[in-house]
Amino acid sequence: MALKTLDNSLEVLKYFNKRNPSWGVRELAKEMNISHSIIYRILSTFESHGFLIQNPDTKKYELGLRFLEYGQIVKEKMNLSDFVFPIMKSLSEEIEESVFLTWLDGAEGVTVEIAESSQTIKFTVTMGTRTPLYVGASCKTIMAYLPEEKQIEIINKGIQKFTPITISDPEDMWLDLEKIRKQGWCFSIGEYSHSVFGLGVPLFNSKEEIIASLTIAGPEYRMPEEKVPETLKILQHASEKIQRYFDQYSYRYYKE
Amino acid sequence: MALKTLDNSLEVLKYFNKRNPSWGVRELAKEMNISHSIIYRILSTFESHGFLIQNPDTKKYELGLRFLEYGQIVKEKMNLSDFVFPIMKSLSEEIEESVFLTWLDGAEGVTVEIAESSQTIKFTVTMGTRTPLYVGASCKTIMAYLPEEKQIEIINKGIQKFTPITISDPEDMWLDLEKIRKQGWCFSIGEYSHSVFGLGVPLFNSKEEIIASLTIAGPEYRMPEEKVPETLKILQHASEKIQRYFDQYSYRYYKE
DNA sequence: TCCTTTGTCTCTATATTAGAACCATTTTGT
DNA sequence: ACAAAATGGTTCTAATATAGAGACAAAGGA
Repeated sequence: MALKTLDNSLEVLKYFNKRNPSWGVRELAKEMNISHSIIYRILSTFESHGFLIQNPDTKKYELGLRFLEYGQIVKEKMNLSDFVFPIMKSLSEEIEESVFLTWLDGAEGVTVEIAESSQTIKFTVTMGTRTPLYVGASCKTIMAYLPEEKQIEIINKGIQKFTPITISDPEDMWLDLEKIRKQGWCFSIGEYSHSVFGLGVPLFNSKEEIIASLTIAGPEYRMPEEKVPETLKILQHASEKIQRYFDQYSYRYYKE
Repeated sequence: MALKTLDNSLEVLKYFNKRNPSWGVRELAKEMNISHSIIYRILSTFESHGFLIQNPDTKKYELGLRFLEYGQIVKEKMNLSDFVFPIMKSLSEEIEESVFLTWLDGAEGVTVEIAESSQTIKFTVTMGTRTPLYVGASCKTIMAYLPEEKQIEIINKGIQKFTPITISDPEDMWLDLEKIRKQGWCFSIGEYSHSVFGLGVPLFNSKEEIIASLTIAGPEYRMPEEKVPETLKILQHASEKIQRYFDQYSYRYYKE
């Protein structure tokens, strides 16, 4: 970490999320336990570049339109809409559940593409959502294929329970990851979100490194154990198509 | 501008755009005429937060997935998809041209919502695109309603010609803005993009301040002068619906 | 092969930032 | 209606982080 000022500033930015979309200067300073002068300088500098915007009535700061621009650039750069999304869409229509593409980014999985089920009851996540790699089928599928030192790093960093079912014991985690690697897929229920199942398979780059996972998810009652094998087959079929696309274009995305 | 380090860093970030999506350390240092040590520190700090990502093969830096997250938050916060987009969509179907919602952000207009025409030949812009307020129907419609001191500021900052038709003479600009304000709409051809017409109307917040514009755009040949009045009527009708929505929910977005 | 260019790292003089205290408004509680 | 508390913004100087040159090994090209 070379630049402390920038480092602090980006840390401040992380406090702006879906749950807390706007912050007052002193409010955020208190939350972060930092002098309000510092926060003020950071927020106003971000504002002068359009990354934050100050509500003239409440004087609070919110995320600015600049992020729309950069978000779009990243989206276009990944170029998933043309080929990958249609595959996901038809998969979601066939199995009648939502389909997600989760990308590896540091120690988290990021939802980069979504094909929603047309069912009235469905599992929904929004684009760009970040989840620790140790929780849920979509992320554990990725984690299982990481180099061991990375896995250790993640486990040592501590596991936060999302639901009572989230695997938090390191020993259990190791067994689970090994199982996933052996069978080549991951099925889990209620780990990330209560009574939601997830079924995921891995995707690799041209160097055989894990870079993403393709996952279907929905309410638990629609996916009893015995239905998993046939669903898995369909999922794997779609996944192979995507994998071939990645290989063909020696997909320029990479891990970490 | 309080924090110089952060200020510089954000300036560096602006070099990552659609045309130049990836930069090497020394390459960018040369481009910005800055020591490569400085650039390295900035890029690597951004990387450690997921705002940039380094390609392990080329060692170059690119925009990271973190922007997907923030971009999505901003998008959801604006909440245009539910009510405003359908209006834009049906407008685009009725007139068979693309429809854009442009938001005021500092001295620029940002494209925040798009309803594309189904025609094979159509004008296309991507989400988050930024344009100076002095060029094109969508932006000039906004600029015309800004307080005079803001207008002066923009004009004094200098006008860059996008096409030979871009109005660059301050005198002409003043006359044009006054005309727009008087008639309540703006029609222009080829100012921003060659042989593309734009027809825009303004949108205000609850304090009667300009915050956005609704614009239709397409190839010049499909919009001869005599067709403007009838198209304008349809455009204004849709615009009124959106304006009522803004009023009703005392739309929490604001200018600058 | 050698020369160039790359990202990364180390060093210290120098410029920038942290943090307390202060101010003028606004908001809150009574 | 009033006082007390909280707000965003500003100023100051000691303390600290950064700029920028230079060096390095690794990689690439000629």
